[in-house]
Amino acid sequence: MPPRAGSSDAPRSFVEEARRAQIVQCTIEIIASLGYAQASLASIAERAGISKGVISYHFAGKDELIAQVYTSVMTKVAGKVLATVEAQPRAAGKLRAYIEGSIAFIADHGQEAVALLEIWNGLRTHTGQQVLDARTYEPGLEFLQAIFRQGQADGEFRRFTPRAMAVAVRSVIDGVLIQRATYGAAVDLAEASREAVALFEAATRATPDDTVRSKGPARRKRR
Amino acid sequence: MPPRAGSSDAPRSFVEEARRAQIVQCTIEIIASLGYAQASLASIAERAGISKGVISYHFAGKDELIAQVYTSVMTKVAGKVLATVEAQPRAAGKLRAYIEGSIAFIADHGQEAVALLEIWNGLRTHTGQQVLDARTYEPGLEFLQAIFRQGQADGEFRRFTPRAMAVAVRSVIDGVLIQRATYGAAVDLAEASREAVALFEAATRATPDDTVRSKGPARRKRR
Amino acid sequence: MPPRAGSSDAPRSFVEEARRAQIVQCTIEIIASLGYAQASLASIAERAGISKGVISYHFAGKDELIAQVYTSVMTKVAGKVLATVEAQPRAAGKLRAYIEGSIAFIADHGQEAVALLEIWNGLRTHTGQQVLDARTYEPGLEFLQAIFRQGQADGEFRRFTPRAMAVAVRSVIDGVLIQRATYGAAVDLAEASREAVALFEAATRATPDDTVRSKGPARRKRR
Amino acid sequence: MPPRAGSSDAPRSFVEEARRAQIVQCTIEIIASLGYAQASLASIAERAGISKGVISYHFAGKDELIAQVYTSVMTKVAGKVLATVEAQPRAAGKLRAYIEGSIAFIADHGQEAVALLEIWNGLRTHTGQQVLDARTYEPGLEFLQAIFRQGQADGEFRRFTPRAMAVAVRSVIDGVLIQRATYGAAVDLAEASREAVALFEAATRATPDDTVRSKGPARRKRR
DNA sequence: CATGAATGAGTATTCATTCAT
DNA sequence: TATGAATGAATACTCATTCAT
Repeated sequence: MPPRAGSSDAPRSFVEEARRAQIVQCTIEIIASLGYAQASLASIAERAGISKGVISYHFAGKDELIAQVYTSVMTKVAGKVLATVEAQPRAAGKLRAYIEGSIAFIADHGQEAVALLEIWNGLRTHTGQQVLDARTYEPGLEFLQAIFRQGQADGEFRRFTPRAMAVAVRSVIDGVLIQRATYGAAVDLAEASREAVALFEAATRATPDDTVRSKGPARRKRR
Repeated sequence: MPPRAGSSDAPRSFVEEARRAQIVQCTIEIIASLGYAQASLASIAERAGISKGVISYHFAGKDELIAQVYTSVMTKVAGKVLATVEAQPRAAGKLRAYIEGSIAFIADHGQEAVALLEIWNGLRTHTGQQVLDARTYEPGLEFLQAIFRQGQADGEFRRFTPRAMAVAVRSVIDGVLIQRATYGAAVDLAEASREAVALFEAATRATPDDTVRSKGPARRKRR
Repeated sequence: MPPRAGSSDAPRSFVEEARRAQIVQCTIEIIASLGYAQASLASIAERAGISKGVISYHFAGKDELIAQVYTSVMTKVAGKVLATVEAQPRAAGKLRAYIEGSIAFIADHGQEAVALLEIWNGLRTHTGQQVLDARTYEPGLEFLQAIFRQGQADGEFRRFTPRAMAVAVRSVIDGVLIQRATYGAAVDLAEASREAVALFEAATRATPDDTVRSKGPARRKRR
Repeated sequence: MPPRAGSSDAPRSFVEEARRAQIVQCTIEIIASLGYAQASLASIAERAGISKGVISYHFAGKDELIAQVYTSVMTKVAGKVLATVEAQPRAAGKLRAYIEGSIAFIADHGQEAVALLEIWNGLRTHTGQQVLDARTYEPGLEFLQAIFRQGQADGEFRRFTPRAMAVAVRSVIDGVLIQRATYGAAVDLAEASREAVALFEAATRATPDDTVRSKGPARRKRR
């Protein structure tokens, strides 16, 4: 009787897919405006103009709904960011594109971004969480680490631990998002983007020492 | 009769102070292990091996308890960090001391640090919160901004927006904390500390241009 | 989603209306038998054979439930009493109809009457009550005062303060109700009604002095 | 160990009696100002400047405390009223003295009077109440009934059911008290007293018929 | 597919009472 | 005697979930 108990093989009908999308969208709005803790199924249903039962009908439970929201937003942000990053040939360009793209996403899709952060914070220590847990963060970090390893191999970047820098980049972007969530439009995201880019360019740029070590003589660089 | 109805001037007895401290400690442990949302009075009482009523007896309500936890940890972290920061004469030294001190606190008092972060995240969207709200973050940021303004005035730091850099520093430290909370002892905090220090030294260090601009005739800009 | 969040315009379904009526009825019974203070949602739910949540589902809160009980009973008693009162052309007849009607209501709907009194008593000192407060008594008093003013203008009634007499009438009726609530069927309400009517007829009847003052010569009245 | 478990034979010491009196007085004040339902042991102890335990030490429980308050106030009111009533030789005078004395008590000892009313209302349907119940009202009614029987025997009063009239007198006095409790000093108690006296004089006064019936030939009844 | 209704475990808080000191 | 501390049951209310229609 429950139509979608997680792992069904039958494809979803068009209407069903539409309902799910609508519910996911309303969930994003509710989470962004009220916070994760206040996002009850009742408030989501009310905003969607449907009854609570509908949500239970289309999702196995609140956990699946939240996971779906998470996946949905992550897919969207990946679509926005990854392409422009990959378009850059060099690591420094990729890093810049990643930061600018991420903050642009915050600017253009504030609700989705805030919802993502709320979910991640709200679920981090949720005991016995199976659908979503802290490790969900990993793919994003791995993507950044790859950029850093490339840049270090190419001599563009100085010596640093790729993972530590990856964590730092993500943290700074999340910090910008928190500022935006807290203070709203008063936060100048264009400035935040420029500053973050400058910060990490300075932080990653190869020094003469790095150049020497990695390439050979290389005298008189940037004299 | 609840002994502390908000504004009493009578000093607390030794026993009462001990109970309060015990409850605060258990609250920290519960928040650190289960998360802010799951930290119910019932779970705290259970961990403390007391009845729920005891908490209500010693604290005016959950709000006061949480505020007490927050104040308690903040006082502790300030005691650890501020002194060493102020001992540094120059801005660069202060920044290094701030980062090292903060990560050292994470290493030495992981639970307290995680609890602090959880409270802050949990309260961010908690509507109608009076004891504690998002602006509580501000003093910490202001402290960092003062360091950056000093460093820029002295020509130690390059040109950047002090607030943006302050948010970045705090975010990176919080990021290290989240890594620690997620992966436990597997995270090498000593390395994280070194990397963060190096990151922000590189990110803030004055370039020749800055030096020129702030000190000398400023000929031949970025030739 | 609670179906009635205070101000909805949608009409209530038949089933919902029935449930609400059932809960209101059980609340009346509980209040009448145990008293206002003991009328907890738990006891009401138990008597109704439902879970506590059902009450919360159909009513915004205990306040709304109590207000509904109050309104419901007040409407009923007004329907029984007011029509017969208005049917009387003269003030003396109205007063008699009011007293007889009120005590007849006690006889026929003892539980409702007791519940009304309990609510009124229970709410009198209930601080910060918004849905219902002590002034709710006023309309009933005003209604009686109007009768007395009419009777005095027509010379049917002697000189007295209308408000004081109104308070007295209500008090005596409430006193009869309390006797009934305390001693049950042992109280002869028919006798109580006759006695109350006789009491207030004697207490309000115009004396020769009043007649003289209000009309002029008026000799030989009821000689 | 509990010093006064209701039925101890040892006399109370002076200090103990003083403590009890103090607690009783504070209870009266709290009940009068906050209402019976809000009169918790905590609030009473706070007002008395003692700890909750003291109350439990001196009284077997809250029930005994309330009963003590009741008895205490009843004794006081009886002392004020009964003497002046008994001083009157004729029934009409006694009735007048009773009403005037009772309302004077309300005027002079508003708190005690309100507390009495609150207790009586609050306890009326208190399940399994042993220390105090509705029958406590009886002695007061019996006292009034005796006056009415005397007055009827003497031909001062008309024919009516003594009990009904007794209930009416008590109800009207309680009504005045409720007005006072609700509207405070805005209620003119002197006027209320005059009106109540006039009301019951008119309501009880023997008519010619009564006189005839009880004394003379009784011709021409209500022609 | 959708709904309204119902459930039951969960939340913080209050309070009379007990008891060791 | 008196106190502060602790208890445990009770309070109203919330919410994810289930289910018959």
